[in-house]
Amino acid sequence: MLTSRFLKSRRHADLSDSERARLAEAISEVEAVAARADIVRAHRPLTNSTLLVEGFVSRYLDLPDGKRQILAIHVPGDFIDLHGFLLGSLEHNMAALTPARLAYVPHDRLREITETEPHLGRMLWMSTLIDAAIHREWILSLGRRSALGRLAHLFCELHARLRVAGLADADGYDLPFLQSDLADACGLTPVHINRTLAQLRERKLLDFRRGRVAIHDHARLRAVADFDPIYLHLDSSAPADAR
Amino acid sequence: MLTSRFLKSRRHADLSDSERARLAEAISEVEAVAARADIVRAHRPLTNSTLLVEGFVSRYLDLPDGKRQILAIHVPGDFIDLHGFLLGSLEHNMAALTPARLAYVPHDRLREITETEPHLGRMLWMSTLIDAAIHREWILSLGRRSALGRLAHLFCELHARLRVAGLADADGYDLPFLQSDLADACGLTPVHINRTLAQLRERKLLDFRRGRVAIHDHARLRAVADFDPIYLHLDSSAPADAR
DNA sequence: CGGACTGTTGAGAAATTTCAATGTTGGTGG
DNA sequence: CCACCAACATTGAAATTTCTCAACAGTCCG
Repeated sequence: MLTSRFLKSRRHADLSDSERARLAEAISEVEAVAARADIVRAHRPLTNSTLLVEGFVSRYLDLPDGKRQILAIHVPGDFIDLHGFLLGSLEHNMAALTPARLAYVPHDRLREITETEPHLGRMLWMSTLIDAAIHREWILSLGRRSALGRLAHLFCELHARLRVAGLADADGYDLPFLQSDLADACGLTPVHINRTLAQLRERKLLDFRRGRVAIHDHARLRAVADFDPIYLHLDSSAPADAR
Repeated sequence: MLTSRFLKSRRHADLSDSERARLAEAISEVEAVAARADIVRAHRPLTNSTLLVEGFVSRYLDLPDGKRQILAIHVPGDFIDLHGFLLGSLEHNMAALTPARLAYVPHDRLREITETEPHLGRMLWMSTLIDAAIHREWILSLGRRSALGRLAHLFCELHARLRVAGLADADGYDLPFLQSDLADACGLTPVHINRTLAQLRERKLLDFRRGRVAIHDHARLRAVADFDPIYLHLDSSAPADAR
């Protein structure tokens, strides 16, 4: 089912099969988009929200001088623009980082759900709260962690999230990003990301190469990243190395 | 009424008087706390959510090496830990930056509201979505703006938010913070904040002194900050210079 | 095989931090 | 009312991190 990854293995998020089905029924359309395709432009009125079924999607904003900052990275199972449901539009852009498959849920149906299924409605709310918790962890990273810490933290976060989605194993995961994507996520330049990746490699912590993250020393990587996945609100059914 | 500032002048947030009253009735207790007092500690189970009535509150996180990052600053009218309602606890701390007055709403009552008042429930959700939008703007600031831009942006944001709360006029506002608080919010050192404040003063944009922000050139300040308040989702009833 | 991206490396520049000293201010007790 | 103290703010100089610019190497794809 298209919704089977949504809020999977999250603490306090016990979605019943019938609720999952209810959500799946609310999907009006499924679409494949190409890598780098725009999904949502800032400030445009929205009438659908989007569930990410496959691929990676970023939220980003550009500054007048051309600098780009990625605000969030979404993985399969994320309900990526639930924020637009109540806000009516987003104040940032969303684009596919890789080829992706999207499922659309009309806002009307979401409203219906919030009126007739309070628990499911709260779970939708909850998924936006987890997004916010991730935002806060990024604020900490960008504000106070070194380049090495930021990058290591990002790799740890994606590992934990992809593990829950069944898209990573203990050794690593596929991540078909450019170094410049990592730079835009970490608030650094591509050149410096390149040097920092080299450092991770030298220290035998992690190797990022041709779209694949190979984790060599999970424990030390976590230590360098100061990574504690508690903010992802995973529950005890998530793989142990994601927690 | 204690709830009169909640979601005031926000786009798509038409709270009726009776809804405001319903929320006010849900308040179990009002408490005054001293400056620097802890309000919520990370990972402790929560049974109340908190509405900030008066004063400033920060969300923050400390790193093992002692560095602190402020994740968000709350102003009167903000429902500050609604996030804890569904998540059960917060993954960060909250503390008063100044003396503050807090109104507590038990989670039971919030649950009741989401079950019996879908629209009010959505508005609570919405207030957490605006928090998330502010988080994203901070991510952009920390990732891509210079020290001067970050600080200017923070002052602009607080101006707009306090203006809506009726706590700022066109010339400035009271902000009884230390330079080290600004440093923790901007991801910079207190020393550099000090030099950056001097720059804002020299350029005749803004003067921060003894807990008061005096805005000298609103238009140029906004330009330096690259500030566009659209992410705050203010509506047309907000003062024009806040929008 | 030729481009067009993408990744890698080096050297110098810029922004920010660190360390350390010196001013200022506001409050307190005498 | 003054002297003093503690906390906070300011300044300078050197160190560090990250950026910028520029060249060059790899890789993928038609």
